[in-house]
Amino acid sequence: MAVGRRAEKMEATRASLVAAARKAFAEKGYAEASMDDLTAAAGLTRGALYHNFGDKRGLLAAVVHQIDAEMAARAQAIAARAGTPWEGLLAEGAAYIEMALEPEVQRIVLLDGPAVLGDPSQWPSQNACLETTRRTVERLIADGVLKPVDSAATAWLINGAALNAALWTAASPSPEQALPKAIEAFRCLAQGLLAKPG
Amino acid sequence: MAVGRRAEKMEATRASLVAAARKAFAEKGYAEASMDDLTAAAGLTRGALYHNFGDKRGLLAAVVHQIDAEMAARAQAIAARAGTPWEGLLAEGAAYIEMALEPEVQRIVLLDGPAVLGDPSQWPSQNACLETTRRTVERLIADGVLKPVDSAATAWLINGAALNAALWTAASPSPEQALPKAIEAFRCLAQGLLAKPG
DNA sequence: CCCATTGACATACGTCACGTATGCGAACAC
DNA sequence: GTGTTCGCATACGTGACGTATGTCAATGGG
Repeated sequence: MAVGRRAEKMEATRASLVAAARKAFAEKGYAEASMDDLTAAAGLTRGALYHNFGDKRGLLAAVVHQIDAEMAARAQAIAARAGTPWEGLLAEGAAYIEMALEPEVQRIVLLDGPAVLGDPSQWPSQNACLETTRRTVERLIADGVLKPVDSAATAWLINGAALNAALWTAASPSPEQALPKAIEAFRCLAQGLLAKPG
Repeated sequence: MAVGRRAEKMEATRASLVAAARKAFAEKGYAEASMDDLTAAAGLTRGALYHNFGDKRGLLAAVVHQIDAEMAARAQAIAARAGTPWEGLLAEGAAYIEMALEPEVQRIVLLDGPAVLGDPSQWPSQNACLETTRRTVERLIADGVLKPVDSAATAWLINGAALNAALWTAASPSPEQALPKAIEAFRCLAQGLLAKPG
């Protein structure tokens, strides 16, 4: 196949930089993370960074894209394991709440991401998480399980509620106690979408 | 009363700086707003700023506090005008969605605020919006209108859903068309909290 | 097998913004 | 009326980003 040693090495460089950035952004936050330190930790310099990602925002976008993809994959796997699509939606929401408890996700995707890259729905990476949820919602509407609401708006609301629930949980004095409350409140809310309450 | 010319002038200085910051942060975003430009627009220099607010974050905190108070007041007024407390809660949510459409609120309170100041629930200003919603929820639970969920978690979820609905609306190609969809989806979700669905 | 070219990356520099240290001048105390 | 406080301006140091320029290895034709 011999894709060429050049492209191959460049991929390794990109992956290495994204990994270092992910760590630095998670620990120090976007604004406080120094490009010099970050690239040095990856055994490179800023030259590589600007060559591969254009600027600091481009690097953040790459990191967010990676995390977003991982989250969507995890959520999908969890939803698929549920008995019914409706249970799948609830499980998906709960999964998002738990994932958003990880400092990495919280700091990078929920706090710095929107502030630096703007609204997630217009991220180039076209938010995989949102798409996953939207498709689930659409299917549930088609099946008559949910009221005929707008699937995009609803997916956004559900994700927003879940992620905010996680922020609240993480900020509470005892997250372990808060988590079940957050998940319960989330499940209550979600029931409002059911065509036939109960 | 003669509070003293010193304190009086200092208040004017603070108000002037907050006003200029509010404008600058809204237009350029927190990171891109220059303290030099901002203070010059207020007819002052960075000296006044650091004397009054400590650092850039302190200034943002003051701005957020001001906007938060305004939003809470508006929401309360709107909720009070509703027929029942339950309708009040829905109206409050819709009001938040509409308020969050204003670029100023969106940029400062929803994007930069959390990223720079951290989770809103632990803001020194003890988020007036959240408190307003939480009290409404608590009353509705006491009245048996809502299921006995955790009021803090629920208030947070409701606000989060509403504010995210606004972000989605604002980012959509035609916000005028999206707004009613977002509000409808929000009302659906909220019905999940009712003790007796209908 | 050799050489020209491409392109990935390093290095050095300019610019700029934040935060601090120092100084001045007006309001208060006595 | 004098000394002191303190709000605010001014000048400076530091560090970070982004760019312009250089270098060296990998490719590909002759």
